[in-house]
Amino acid sequence: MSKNTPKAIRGTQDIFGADAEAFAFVVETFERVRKLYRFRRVEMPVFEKTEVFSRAIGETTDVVSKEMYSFEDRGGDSLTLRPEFTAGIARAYLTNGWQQHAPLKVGTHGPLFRYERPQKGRYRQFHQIDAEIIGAAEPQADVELLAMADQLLKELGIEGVTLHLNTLGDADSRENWRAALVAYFSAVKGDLSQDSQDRLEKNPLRILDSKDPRDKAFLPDAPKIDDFLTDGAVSFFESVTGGLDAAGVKWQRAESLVRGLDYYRHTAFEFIPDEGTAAADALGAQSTVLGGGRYDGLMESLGGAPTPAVGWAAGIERLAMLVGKTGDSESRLAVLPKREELLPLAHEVLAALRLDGLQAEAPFRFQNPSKAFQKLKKRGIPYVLDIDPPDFEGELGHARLIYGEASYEEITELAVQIEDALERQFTLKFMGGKPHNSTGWGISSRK
RNA sequence: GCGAUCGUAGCUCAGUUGGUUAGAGCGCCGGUUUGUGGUACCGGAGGUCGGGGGUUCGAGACCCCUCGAUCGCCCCA
Repeated sequence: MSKNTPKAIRGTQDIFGADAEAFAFVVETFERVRKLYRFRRVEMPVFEKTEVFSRAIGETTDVVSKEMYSFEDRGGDSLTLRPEFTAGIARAYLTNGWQQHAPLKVGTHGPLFRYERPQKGRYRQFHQIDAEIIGAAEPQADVELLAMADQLLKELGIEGVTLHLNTLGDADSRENWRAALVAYFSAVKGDLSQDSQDRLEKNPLRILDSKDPRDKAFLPDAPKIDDFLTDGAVSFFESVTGGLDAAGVKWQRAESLVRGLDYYRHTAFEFIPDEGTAAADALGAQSTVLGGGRYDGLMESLGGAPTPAVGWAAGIERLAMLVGKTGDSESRLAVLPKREELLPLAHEVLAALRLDGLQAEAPFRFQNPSKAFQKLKKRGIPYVLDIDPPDFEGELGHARLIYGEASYEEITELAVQIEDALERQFTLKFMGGKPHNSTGWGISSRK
């Protein structure tokens, strides 16, 4: 690489080959499941006014205070590359009058940007799939959203990942619990880790899932959310868990699971790989693969009417790491000219095959047939249609199907398809007999 | 933002205690061989050692700075 070639920006990825296939597989599967659950597709801007995020997510959160890509545009407005989907969707809901569609179920996917230290499963430009239900206060909405997430993971073939579920209660429950946690941890502040002493100010709930042994000692006796839930919050959570059981979605209670962003209420959840599994290994420290919850308080922070909503987002890269090798996609069939002068005919044949819906490819220039063939085999392309010189005067050429270990049925089916395709463009000779007996065709003239 | 490890051809790596024109395998290109053929052989292109500075008669190898990667912390998807 030349010294003056610009390098990629830190934390960005150029996804190619098998990784790109896995990425596409995640997106395609999400699109399919999304339609199954009748979530409507939305496309959102990649940047918004900075206040959309600072007001919705919370000024004190790490995301807003130190991870946003914010800049001033030429008009002097402060804009920010979206660090998440929900705030932008909430803004769109309010500015476009989408209230008329409530309850509105939407899904989208695309890039997000966060200025963080890159790590396994963590990038500065990363990609998420996202699903939201806006304008539904019913616990059944939470259930449907989670059932969708659960089905998505199953259809992706991801195993060893469990739904960790918690409730943060309604605004009152959450506030009282938070106050109790602050009081509890303040009493032992000096014995906490430095991180947790900071969290005491900014985000006391987060102390609950600290990994520091100094903090862990105090966790078992910390105030539990269950003791602060109002009757309404309790029955809401019971409806959610009951609905999940009825829907066959496996879950486990995670009392210390909280969300980092301020706008969450009631249901909070994460799908996390079980310890010791291949999935946990693949993800390293970035273990949450899909997370979300109910954010009834968000619309008000953007100046809208109180609007209940639930949603989740999942990291496409993280999911892609779990779906295993999907393999790079290769052609099944290649057309190979045996001599340089047959290259044009090979491309005519190729065009005929494609017009008939067959996936195929041919080299752009002539190459030693033996080496060209080797290359195709190495790439795992199973079928080659050789274009040979004509057997008789006046013919254009001769096409022969070369195959490896394929089954009789497979060869026959492909041979018939090729024959059909060629017959539309060319007059063929030696067509008699069954395909498996005569996998070659004399190409006598164009039609 | 903090810590640890690492950075040599397209890829995976080797380069003795610093010493002549920086190596291998794979890949790539050309040729021969073979001619339902992933074979074998011959030849070739391609690195100045992430970048900058320093120590030295002399540095890919030592020191400093910087950029990047990886893995943790933090945060989160």
